[in-house]
Amino acid sequence: MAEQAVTAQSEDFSRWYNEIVYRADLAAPSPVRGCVIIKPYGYEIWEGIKAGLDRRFKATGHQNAYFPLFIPESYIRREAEHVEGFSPELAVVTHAGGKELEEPLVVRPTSETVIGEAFSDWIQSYRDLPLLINQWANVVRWELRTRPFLRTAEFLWQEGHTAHATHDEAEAETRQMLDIYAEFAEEDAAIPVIKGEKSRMERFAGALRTYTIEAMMRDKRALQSGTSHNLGQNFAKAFDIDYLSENNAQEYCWTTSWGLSTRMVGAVVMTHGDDKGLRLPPKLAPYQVVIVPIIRRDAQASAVMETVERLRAELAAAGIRVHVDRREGQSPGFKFNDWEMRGVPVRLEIGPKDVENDNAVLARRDIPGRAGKQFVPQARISDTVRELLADIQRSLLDEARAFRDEHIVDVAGYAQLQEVIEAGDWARAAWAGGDAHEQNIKDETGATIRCFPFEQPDQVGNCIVTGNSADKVALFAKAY
RNA sequence: CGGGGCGUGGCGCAGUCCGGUAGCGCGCGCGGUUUGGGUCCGCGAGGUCCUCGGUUCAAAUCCGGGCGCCCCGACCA
Repeated sequence: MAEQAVTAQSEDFSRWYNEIVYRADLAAPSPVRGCVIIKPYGYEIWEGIKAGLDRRFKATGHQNAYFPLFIPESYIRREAEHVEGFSPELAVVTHAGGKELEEPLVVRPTSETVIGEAFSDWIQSYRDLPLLINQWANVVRWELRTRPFLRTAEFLWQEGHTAHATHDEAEAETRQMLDIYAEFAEEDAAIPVIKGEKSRMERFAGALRTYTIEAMMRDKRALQSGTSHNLGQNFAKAFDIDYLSENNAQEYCWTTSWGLSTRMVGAVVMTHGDDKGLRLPPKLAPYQVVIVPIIRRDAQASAVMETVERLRAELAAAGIRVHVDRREGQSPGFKFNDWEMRGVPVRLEIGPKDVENDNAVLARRDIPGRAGKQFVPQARISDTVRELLADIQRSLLDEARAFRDEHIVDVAGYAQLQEVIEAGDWARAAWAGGDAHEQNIKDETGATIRCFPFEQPDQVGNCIVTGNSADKVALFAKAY
């Protein structure tokens, strides 16, 4: 048996990641540095993410719209912190139509500015509020070091932009959207996340407060998987987003923005994947079930295929995404390994013996080897599969949560934090330090404050660097 | 931007030191064989050897210029 599997995760995680992204057909290299081609199998995962989020956005009163890819350069400059945060990574169009443009156009790194400009026109009175808009779009940030899905020069995402009459309403919106991200991550992607607030240093350029969901990958590094910003009145003031209140007074709006990107595809890969490849959560898997026919040329091939087709139709009718692997050149063993690498949650084998006995072999991807294999009756196959899929969805989340919780350590002092970070774990520590302290920790350990979790202990204790009494704990980790 | 490396069929590489027929594995096509955990055999298609110039009877190979990419250090969904 020629073992031509991917590099083991345990051996070299980042190599494993790169290999699996290409081998599982999620993406392909692109001619442009820092960009990737998202292939159909990877794109379908993204479509699953889109569907899960879009449904939740609509359910909370948001509408989709689309704003231009190009932003006049002057817009970007209007919000002081925003320019500073984004200028190093902007791609700028200076020529078009064979001529130099009068004003260069920035390829959007995010759309607060153009959308803010539009909002200032759309909003006249308090009756126009709240304004709840989302767009699905591509954005460009000229990053130096890129990795497929995790950080690419161009990526796909959704960015929500809303305007409200009061700070509290904007804050409620910001938190609501973070909750939606967390719910989506756990329920659909089976990724447990920690909700919290970003430190001043990690805050979005131009925001009052930034909230985040942080997830732990299988190499124990943190991945910021979605963010929600309360922009205060910063953009409202820069773009004149104001309204006439009930008292006939001109007031600035309070705005928010929130985004989740194709990085989530990377999160799915790195949260659930194992040495054999991907393990996709059933709710996002392009194929939830793959049927592998076991056919002997000389024997009852047609009987096997008849059974396969009957079961396929039954599963499809039950709303299960099912695919029959009809490839003729490959042996069943090859197909088993191939689909395992590609993370299909359930494999259904049908061979001559199964036709004879009216049963089928079901193998679940999350439990490798014989332990995950069972003989089941063909009768009521869709119920059996549906239950199995639900169980896989649940156990992937449970497994990921147990793994994460095992690797978060409460630390009492800086020395212990260093040890914990050195070991690759996350450290939870009382914090009352400033930017300089935070920067220092980053320089010395490589870890950053991922967030101040919403969930705080009853007793916080003294800050691990200043020794002063602290009112909150922070979560430290090395991050992507 | 600083340090290291690499450009040779679709992918991964050898060949370069020592100039002389462009090769291997995977993949791809065809035929057969096999199929319940990565079958095997045969035949075949596919390459301006990154680029421009120089040396030479002769350059993937030697010399010079350019371009591109990858890896490691400061920013980021």
